[in-house]
Amino acid sequence: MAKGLTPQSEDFSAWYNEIVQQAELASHSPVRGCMVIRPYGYRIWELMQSALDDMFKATGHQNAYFPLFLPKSALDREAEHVEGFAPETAIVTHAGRAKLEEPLVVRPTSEAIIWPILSDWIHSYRDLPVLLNQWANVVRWEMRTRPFLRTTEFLWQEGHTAHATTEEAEEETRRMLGVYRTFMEDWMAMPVITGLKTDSERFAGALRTYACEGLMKDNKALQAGTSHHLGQNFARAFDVRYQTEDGEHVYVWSTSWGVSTRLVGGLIMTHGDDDGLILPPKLAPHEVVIVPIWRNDDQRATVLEAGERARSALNEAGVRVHVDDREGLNPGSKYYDWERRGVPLRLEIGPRDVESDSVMAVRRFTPEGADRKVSHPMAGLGAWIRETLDSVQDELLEGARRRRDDATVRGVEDYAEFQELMHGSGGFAYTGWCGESDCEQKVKDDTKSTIRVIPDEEFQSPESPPRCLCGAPSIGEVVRAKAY
RNA sequence: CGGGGAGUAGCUCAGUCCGGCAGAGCACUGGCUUUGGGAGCCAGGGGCCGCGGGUUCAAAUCCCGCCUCCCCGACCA
Repeated sequence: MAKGLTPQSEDFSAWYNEIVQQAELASHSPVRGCMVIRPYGYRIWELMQSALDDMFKATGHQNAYFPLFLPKSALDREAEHVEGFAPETAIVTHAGRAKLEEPLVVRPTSEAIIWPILSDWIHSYRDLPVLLNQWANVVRWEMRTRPFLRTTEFLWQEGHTAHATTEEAEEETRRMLGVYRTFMEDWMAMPVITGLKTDSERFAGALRTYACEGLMKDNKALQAGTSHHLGQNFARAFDVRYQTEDGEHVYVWSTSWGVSTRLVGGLIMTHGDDDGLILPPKLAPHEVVIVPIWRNDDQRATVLEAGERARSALNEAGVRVHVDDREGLNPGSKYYDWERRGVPLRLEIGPRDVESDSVMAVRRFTPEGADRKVSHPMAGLGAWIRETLDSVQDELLEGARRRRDDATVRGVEDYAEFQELMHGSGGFAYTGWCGESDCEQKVKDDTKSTIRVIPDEEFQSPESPPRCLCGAPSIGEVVRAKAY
C-alpha cells in the first residue's frame, strides 16, 4: 500500500494517475488506450448508471441494444458524420482468415446502425415519438488517452429519439440536457454550466449541440455530457419518413444524447484532494465504513458486536455500509485506506464507544466551521447518519460551486488580460464573441482555450461585454476555458 | 502521428554507463506480540528484467525492430 499522493498543486496529472491506481478505480491493459475498470471504479459507474437509467425511464425512454458493428457503407451515408468520425474508427477487415466482402466499423456512436433500422420501424405519425436509449461500449481511436477522461474504448449511454416536428426534437434535446444537469448536480455534486456549442465544437452531423461543462480542480473545463438536435440530417441520409395525418411522407426530426465513463474522471477531479478520492454519498460504493478498534479478545468481541448492530441499523436506514474487520491492520491504516478511496463517512467503534453506547463519526469532507469528528449515541443512529450523509452531499455541491465561482471571471474584454488569465490561473472566462470561427480559432491557437459554450440564460452575466476579444462588436456572451 | 522521458516482484524503484548467481522498501503468506491516525519480531512465497530478433563462452546490461505508459504538441466525449 503506497503512502503519499503527489500533491495536486505540484502535478495535477500525476495526482490524477496515482489516485486512479491507488483507489483501485482502473488499471491499464495490454492494448494502447484501453483500461480495465476495477470493481471499486465499476461500482461507481453502476451507481451512475442506475440513477441515470431511472431518469431516462421517468422521461419515457426505453432501453434497447443495437450491434457493435456498422457496415462501413452505413457510416458513409451522412457526409459530415463520416467526415467527423472516420479518422478515429477501428475497422474490421477479416473474419478468421477470410477477408470480409465489406469492412465493418466498430461503432464510434450508433446513429449509422440505428437509423437504417428505425426507418423500418417508423411508418406513421402514430409511431412517433420513438424514445430509445442504449447502454453500450464504443471505440474512438484517439491520439492521446487518459484513464476515464479519454480512452480508446469507453462505456456510455446513447439516447436516440425520433419526432414529428423540430419543436418536439428541440424540446427533447433540451429536456435531456436538463436531466444531465440534474444528475451532475444532485448525484455527482458537480456544478455545470449548460449551453450551446459553437459550430466548430458541434457533433458531426448535428444541427445543434448542447453541453454541460464542469470546472475541474485544476481549473480546466470538462465537457461532461452532450445533447444533440440532429435536425433531419440522419432522417435524410437513412430515409426515415413517416406519413402525416394528411397522408404526406415527411422526414422525422431526431436527437441523440450521451454521457460516458468520463463522468468518473469528472467526479475524481471535482472533489478529490491530496489525501485521495472524495465521493459524494449518492455515488459512493460504501457510504459508511465502520472501523472497529480493540485491544484484546474480550474487547474484540464486544466491539465487533456493536459494529454489527451499527451495520444493521444503517442497513435498515438504506445506507450502503461496510465493516472493516480485517485483522492485523491497525485502525490508523484503515483510516488512510478508506480516506484514499473517498468514503464519505467513517464510524470508529472502540471500547470507549461501546462503554458509552455510541459511535465516533468522522467525515471525509468537512466544510468550514463544521466538526470533522462527532460522537453520536447508538440510539437513532440510522436516521442521524442518513441526515449527515444528505448534508455532506449538499455541502460537496456547495463547496464545488464556490470553487467554480471563485475561478470564474465575467466581463473579460481586454485580450491581453484574457491571455494572462488563460496562461495563468485558468478557470472560466466570460467574454463577448464576434461570431467568427476564424476569431475563435485564433484565440485557440494563442491561448489553448476554447469556447466551451454559449451559456444558457440563467448562466449569463447581467451585462455581456459589448465587444469580442478581437475588438469587433459582440453578438453574445460565451464561456471560454482550457479544457480536457 | 511528431519531440522528449520511461518499462526490472502487486506498487515505488536500485542495478544498465563498464556484460559474469535477480535486488531493496512497501505489499502478500504463516506464527507470535500488537491495535483510538500509516505496528513489531521471526519464518516464507513471489520474476519471460515489456516483446521479438541479433552480437557474445555469457545479455536486465550492447545492437536492431516492435509494443505499452508518462509529459509536450496536432485530433477528440
